[in-house]
Amino acid sequence: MTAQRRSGLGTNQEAVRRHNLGTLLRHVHGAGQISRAELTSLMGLNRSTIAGLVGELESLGISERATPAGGARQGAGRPSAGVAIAADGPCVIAVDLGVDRAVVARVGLGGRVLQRAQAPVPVEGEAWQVGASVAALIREVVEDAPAASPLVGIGISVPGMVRRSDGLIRLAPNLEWHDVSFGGIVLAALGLDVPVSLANDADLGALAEHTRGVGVGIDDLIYVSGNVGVGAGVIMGGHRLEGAGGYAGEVGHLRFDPGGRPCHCGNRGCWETEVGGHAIAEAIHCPPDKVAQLDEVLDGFDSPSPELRRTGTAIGHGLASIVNMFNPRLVVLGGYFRSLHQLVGTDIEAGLADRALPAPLESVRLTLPGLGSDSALLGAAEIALEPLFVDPVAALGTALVDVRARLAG
Amino acid sequence: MTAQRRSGLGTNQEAVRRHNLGTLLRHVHGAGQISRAELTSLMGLNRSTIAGLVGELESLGISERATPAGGARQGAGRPSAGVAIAADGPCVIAVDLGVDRAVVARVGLGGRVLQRAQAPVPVEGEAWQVGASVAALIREVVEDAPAASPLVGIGISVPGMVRRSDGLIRLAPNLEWHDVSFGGIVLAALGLDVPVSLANDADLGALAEHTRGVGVGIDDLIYVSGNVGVGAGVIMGGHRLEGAGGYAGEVGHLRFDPGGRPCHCGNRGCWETEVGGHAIAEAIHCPPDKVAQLDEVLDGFDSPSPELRRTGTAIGHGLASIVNMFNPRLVVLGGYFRSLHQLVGTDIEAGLADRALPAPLESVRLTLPGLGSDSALLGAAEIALEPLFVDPVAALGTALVDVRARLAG
DNA sequence: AAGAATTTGTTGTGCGGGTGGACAAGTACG
DNA sequence: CGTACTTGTCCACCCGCACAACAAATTCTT
Repeated sequence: MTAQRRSGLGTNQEAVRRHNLGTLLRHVHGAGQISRAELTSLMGLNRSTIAGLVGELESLGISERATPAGGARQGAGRPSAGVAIAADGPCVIAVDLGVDRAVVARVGLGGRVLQRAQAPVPVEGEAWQVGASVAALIREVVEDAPAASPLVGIGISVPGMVRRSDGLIRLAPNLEWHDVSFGGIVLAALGLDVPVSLANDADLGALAEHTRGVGVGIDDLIYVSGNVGVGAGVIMGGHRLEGAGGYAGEVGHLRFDPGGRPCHCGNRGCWETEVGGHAIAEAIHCPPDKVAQLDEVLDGFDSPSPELRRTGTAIGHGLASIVNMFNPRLVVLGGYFRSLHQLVGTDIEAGLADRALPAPLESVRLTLPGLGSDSALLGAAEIALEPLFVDPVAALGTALVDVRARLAG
Repeated sequence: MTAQRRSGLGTNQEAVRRHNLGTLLRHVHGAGQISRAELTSLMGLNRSTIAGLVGELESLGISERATPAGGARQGAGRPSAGVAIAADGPCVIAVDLGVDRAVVARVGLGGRVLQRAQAPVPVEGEAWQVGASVAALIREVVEDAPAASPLVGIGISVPGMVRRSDGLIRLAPNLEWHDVSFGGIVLAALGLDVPVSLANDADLGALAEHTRGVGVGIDDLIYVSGNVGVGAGVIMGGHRLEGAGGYAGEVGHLRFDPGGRPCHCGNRGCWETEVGGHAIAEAIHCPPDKVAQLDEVLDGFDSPSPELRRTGTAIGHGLASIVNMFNPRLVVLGGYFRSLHQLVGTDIEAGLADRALPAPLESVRLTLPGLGSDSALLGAAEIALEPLFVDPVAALGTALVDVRARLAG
């Protein structure tokens, strides 16, 4: 489902062209708009080569020539023509499946959200019910799409463990799903056949923050998502850390206190039992049925209770283990941790500083997501767009044209 | 010091040649000897291209033509000429710096140990003293090297945290070193100037086991090194996990029991306090001054005590956190854990199975190192050889010829 | 305000490197 | 001993990037 890193293969000239075209598109995607001159220096290729690549991208209908950015011009010389994303260029569908609601968006290159819709998801809903309501949202979002704009794929963010080989949802504890092939369900409900990619929400949060959030240019970062469950997405050396099956980053079940409370995983004292949604709800005396809207409740607070401060310290202590293990440059606090950071940020920082080793500690920084609560959604768009950067021509070949008409039938 | 992964750069044809030549050499290195036909199918390039690359490698003096492997021949057809490593081809110096002894070897491509020497290291020795004795071992090991064989570099395995940007030893607790530039010390003692790479011993263990040990072909593995301190080397997606500063994998200071014993890092109940060398020594009533030779003591046991079995369980419990975090396909037990696995392997496995999540657990396997106690040494050779696989021509350009004569002066 | 300086787009040519076909070489099988 | 099969070698070829020269567009200078 995701792009494989090549191993041991040789490079022929066809692969060179593919790689250069994809890399150029990745730069356009990352910057939104970029000049040919910048591309030349970024990619280390000749002006004429860039011109050729840009021309091919235009003839594919992906980009279009833009007037030079009139803004900050520096120095003399002919202004460089910009490469902009075509208005009816390729797009993807991004789905952020939450415990209580689903958000669906049509997203173009550059991470632009073109349309957006959301709906509550039935609590304890069967997978096919959720699939149907997601499909309805997708139809809604595709409504106004230009016919020329090809749909490259669908990306889905899942609050659970996703097998990377085939995108099967192995376990989504808070949806109570086991071994659900949600990609297939959605495709069946749509009556379409396009590439579908699924991944864990924290993994996608990390990816999005790395591509266009606070983590741009930072190659070693961790996105910690504090929701009903606690998970992490890890980017190391600029690449997603997936693990053998795709389950890497399950930090919620780090051993935290062997004498602690029982965890739904069967052990005692997992980190999640101390800092997960239910623990936080308890700390602020919030009724258990409102755990899914915990962030709203938390945002209503203006000063933290001692219990909440203890939770903050526990978050910091857990982060210390994570920082020691991964040595990231950046830790992004997503989910409820976003609200908690406003309240007990100093306790989190103190807990981390107290327990992390000096060397990894000195280079790490804690921040809030740059994309707010859209991290996972935009990450879903990223994995769906990924084939375009690996091989633009091939990805457009498998893309679907005139999706709206196809979905109407 | 290590090869950077390229990011966002374009590929020109010069880079293609570099990459293909390096990749071909990597295959030769991995297999020791390999036929041109195998290279053709492995690299997906044309016969003629492979022939050209092999020819270049031969003219560089790296490889030489070998008669077809007379062994298992299958099917008809002309036997494919082999590509073998040249007798006086490039080599590196590998250094495995331990707490109580240093092992030095001259290693050629294919991981062949050509010469080898070792000596005890003074306890609480100053860095310059250790550097001098390592330099003496290097001179010894280079003694019989053929004059034509160029020295590509020196790789050093360090029992501590090494900053990846410059190879500075930030902290080697059991050598009591802080911020030691050991690479510079050794070079100064030798009076040479060659590329030196340093890395953590567990990281190098992982690398070596991945390249030529039990982890060949397994792209997600962890080498856990139980020595006086406990550390891990992580390979994910076929690449070393380094982290921002190079300190990734410090699993010894995972929070294990908040009510546990104080750790030298300043916290309580780190995993290392339960399963580190000192804890094991205590469990088997071994005098503290023999901790460095703990493996010999352990190998003398034939049945485990209840204390030791509890240690085994604690190892398993800690591994569970690691498995949950990284989702490796393989966990290699190095250092004292190697001996312990013989004694309390079932307890380790049980502890792991008890605490790990089902999904990551089902695909993971525990094993002993395939390279015995040479993992770190061969890993040191690997990082020193690495430049050859990135750009053989450039690496040979900076290599040192006739080292023996230069060291004699 | 006009020319110089600077940077970029465009075009044509050249070169490096992988491809593919033809043929020779070497082995297994009948 | 001849056939089938695979591989090595040589050749012409194609593709893609680099380079140089020129035109275009803007800023800086006088």
